[in-house]
Amino acid sequence: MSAKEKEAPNPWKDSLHLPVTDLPMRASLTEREPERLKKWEASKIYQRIQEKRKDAKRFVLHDGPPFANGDVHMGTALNKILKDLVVKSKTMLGFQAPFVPGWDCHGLPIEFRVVKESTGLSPVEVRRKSEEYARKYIDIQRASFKRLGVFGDWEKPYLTLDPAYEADIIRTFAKLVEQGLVYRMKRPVLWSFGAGTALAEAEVEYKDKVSPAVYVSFKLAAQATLPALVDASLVIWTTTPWTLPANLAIALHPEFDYVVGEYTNSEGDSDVYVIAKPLIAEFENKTGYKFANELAVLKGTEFAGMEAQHPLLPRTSKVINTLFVTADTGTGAVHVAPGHGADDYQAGREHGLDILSPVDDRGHYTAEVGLPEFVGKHVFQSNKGIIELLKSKGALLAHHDITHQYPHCWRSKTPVIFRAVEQFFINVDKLRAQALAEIDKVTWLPAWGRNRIFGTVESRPDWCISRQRTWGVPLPVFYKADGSVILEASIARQVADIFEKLGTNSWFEKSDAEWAALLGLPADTKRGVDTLDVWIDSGCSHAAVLDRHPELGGTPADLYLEATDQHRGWFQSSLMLSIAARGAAPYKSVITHGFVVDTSGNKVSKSDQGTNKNAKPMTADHYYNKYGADLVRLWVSSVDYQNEVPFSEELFEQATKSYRSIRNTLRVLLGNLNGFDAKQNAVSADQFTLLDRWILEKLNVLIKECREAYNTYDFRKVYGALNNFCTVELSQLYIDITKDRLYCDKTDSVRRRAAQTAMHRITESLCKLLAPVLSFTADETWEFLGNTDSVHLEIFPEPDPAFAGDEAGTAVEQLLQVRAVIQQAIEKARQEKRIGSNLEASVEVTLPPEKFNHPFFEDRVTLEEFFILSVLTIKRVAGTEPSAVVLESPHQKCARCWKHLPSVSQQKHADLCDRCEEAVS
RNA sequence: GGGCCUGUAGCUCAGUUGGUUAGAGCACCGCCUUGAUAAGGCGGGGGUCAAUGGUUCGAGUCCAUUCAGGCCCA
Repeated sequence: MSAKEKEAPNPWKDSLHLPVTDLPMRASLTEREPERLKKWEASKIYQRIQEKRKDAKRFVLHDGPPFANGDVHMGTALNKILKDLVVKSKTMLGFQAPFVPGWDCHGLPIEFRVVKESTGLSPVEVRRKSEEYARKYIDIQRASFKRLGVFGDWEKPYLTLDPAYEADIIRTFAKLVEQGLVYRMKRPVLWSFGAGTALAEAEVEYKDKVSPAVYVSFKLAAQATLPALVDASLVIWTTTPWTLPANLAIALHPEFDYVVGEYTNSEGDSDVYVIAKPLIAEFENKTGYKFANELAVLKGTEFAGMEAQHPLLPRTSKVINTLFVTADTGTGAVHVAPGHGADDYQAGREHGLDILSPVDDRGHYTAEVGLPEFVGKHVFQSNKGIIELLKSKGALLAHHDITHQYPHCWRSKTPVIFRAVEQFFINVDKLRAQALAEIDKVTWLPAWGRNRIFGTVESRPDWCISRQRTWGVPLPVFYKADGSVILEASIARQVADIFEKLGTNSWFEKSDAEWAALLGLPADTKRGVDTLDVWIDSGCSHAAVLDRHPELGGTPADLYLEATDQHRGWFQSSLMLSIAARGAAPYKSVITHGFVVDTSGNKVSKSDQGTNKNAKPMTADHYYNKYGADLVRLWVSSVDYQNEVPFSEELFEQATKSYRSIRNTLRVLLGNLNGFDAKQNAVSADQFTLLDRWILEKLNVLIKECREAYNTYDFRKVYGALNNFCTVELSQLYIDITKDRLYCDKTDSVRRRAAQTAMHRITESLCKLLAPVLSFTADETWEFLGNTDSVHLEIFPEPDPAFAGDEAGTAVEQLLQVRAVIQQAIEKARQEKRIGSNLEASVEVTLPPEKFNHPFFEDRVTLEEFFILSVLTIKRVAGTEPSAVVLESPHQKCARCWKHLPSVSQQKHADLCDRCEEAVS
């Protein structure tokens, strides 16, 4: 009989126990998930989980607040899902793991959008619209996070615009004031003329910018004692010609050798310039001047105290020595404008220079610039004019455009400038030593995060905390009639109490006189107009959230979990403010994750969406609406989040495949459990076959691995272990092999019940282990197992000591080796069209007894089941390699179980084998 | 330019203290099955472990340099 021949429908099919389940093969996640969400919400699942764990040990992951603007981007989704994986797995490990989500509501990103939409608004209107805007996006983002299956106290999130939160910001500020950590000073800060405010380091992004690089000569003043210097000029190199009017000094490195040399150019001019020795060649290349004659070589120190004529203005610049001069680029002589750079400012302080910063809020020159034709002009538009003026004065030696990385305002996208203005600062020096000590008490994951933040804290300058914006928490200072500042902790605390009742809008709504009266200050006192840096807002969350929500148990939190850029952002601001407020770090451990990048490894960001028409959608809603939240979650669990996280729609397809395979495995397990009642039908441990014991041993390993991996936040390992268990152990082996007993044995056969007992345990365990990742699917499966309440209330399974060993495992190892040999032989026969299905084969295996010595090699029933064969014979030949010969089975096929067996045709029903005969009788 | 990190099959990842012909899943190709069926099984192709140089009897694994990418900072 040919294997290809069509056969009549199996008359015995109804007597088989084929899998039956209502769990649909197709997940239709986009339809089913919202239903489950409703169910969770209606049953208050989050609150019930907390209630159930109220006496358990607490584990607090403190949510870092995303900005309340924009949709939920894949990066944001990654962050929130990782947090949810932590919270859910800690919960199922037995902890009480509350999650209070929050939003960062103030700040430039929001105000900028509001002001862009409608100009000419009063401060009160800007704030009203900003709040409206923030609340709109809080709702949008909250809906997305909930849709992604993230559990938390969504009805009572923390918002930095809550009056109570704002009051705690001011109270924290009061603590800083009390310790003398806050001061006011005029010094250069990063200034965005596009947004009209000072910026923090964390508010700038570096982008390519074309700048005019110029070589400018400063003629040394006549007092020079050395003859060689009589007509000599120092030469500086700068990419910001507009800062030259504010030049007050030229810095040389004390140790560098400076060559006083005669140079000639193509026009026949001959001049004497002072250039650091290693940079002469570069100077020649860039300017076209040729070095003609060395007059002298002097150390930088020998120039100190000299003066050079300013090329544009009737004054001289001091020649000073500083160590920040480098020999990388330029001339070794650095243009110093203390009002326009941090190094310059520092050098200025050390050498008694003024701070000249003749630029206004919009980036236009003020009268102070001393060049009337430039007053009122924007500094970047003045570069050209300045260069021409230099040229006309004979001070311009060369000019070429260069492209370099330059800081830009993260919101207005305009290049920022350094500009000296009166600002408030936190004295970081006073906090540094303690902050560095605290860093080493924290567990950083990955471990290199410690070095990252240590370096950042070690080198960070004083923190500029004042912003010239209205959408923020007011800086609670007052000015006396004579202009002097009132900066007092007690007053700040009074303001905090008022804010708690009236909100910060009161700062803008009430007049100076009203505020003076409220606080008992002289009637002519005026309130400040600055707001606080938003990093102060979020940095106070330990005080405003951890210390205020009883269920969070106060500061410190067990864990903060954010993207790596927060080493300079929230991790740092929180650390500094917590050190100042309570003398210790606000977290016990910190995990960082990478950014979402496209498959070519480039960062994908939300702002690229507008400019790049080919960009793939990067908002989370696109993916959960198309594939479902469980798919997004599965993707998150599958990636190595400690590095950059590659992302593409193709990768999603891949996650889809792996999801289907897991879901189908669950579906077959459920189907095979049809009619099985664990209480009545479960077998005792001694009734399991070798194969059952093997899969239960494997389940034990899986449980151990997953618990361990969840415990160390290694979700990728969880994903891998579960995926592998479903595809290899279950699908390829256990389920495939046990089909015969499950389908064909009589209902109550011990072997059949044994398989079902094992499968029941497996399915329960899988649901629990999968629950943090596939929160929807695991819960759905859990219901089909007959449970009435959610799997999310459960705890992870424990390994069963009865299956702790690997006795069955070592035995099955040998079987698998033989299986590979048999399958290759069968496959060969199949390719030669001698047989079709495995059951048509009659297999003779030759094995060396010394290598395959396990007793079950004498047990043909076990072997035939394991290899899914009708007939197997074993030949023992010492010293051979295992081999297999495949022939077409000489026996008839049982119409019910499809095995080709000698017992067929010898039964009451001629088309059945003996086992099937028994099963149907 | 500096600091930190990363680089194993088309893709996502394993590769224990350096030790046989470098593994898994997905994708791909071929076959089987139609009793997990918009599923399942079997077999197969595919990698100079980023590159170069070194240490070693032996290197994906240790060292150095280079290249590419990321984050942070100039």
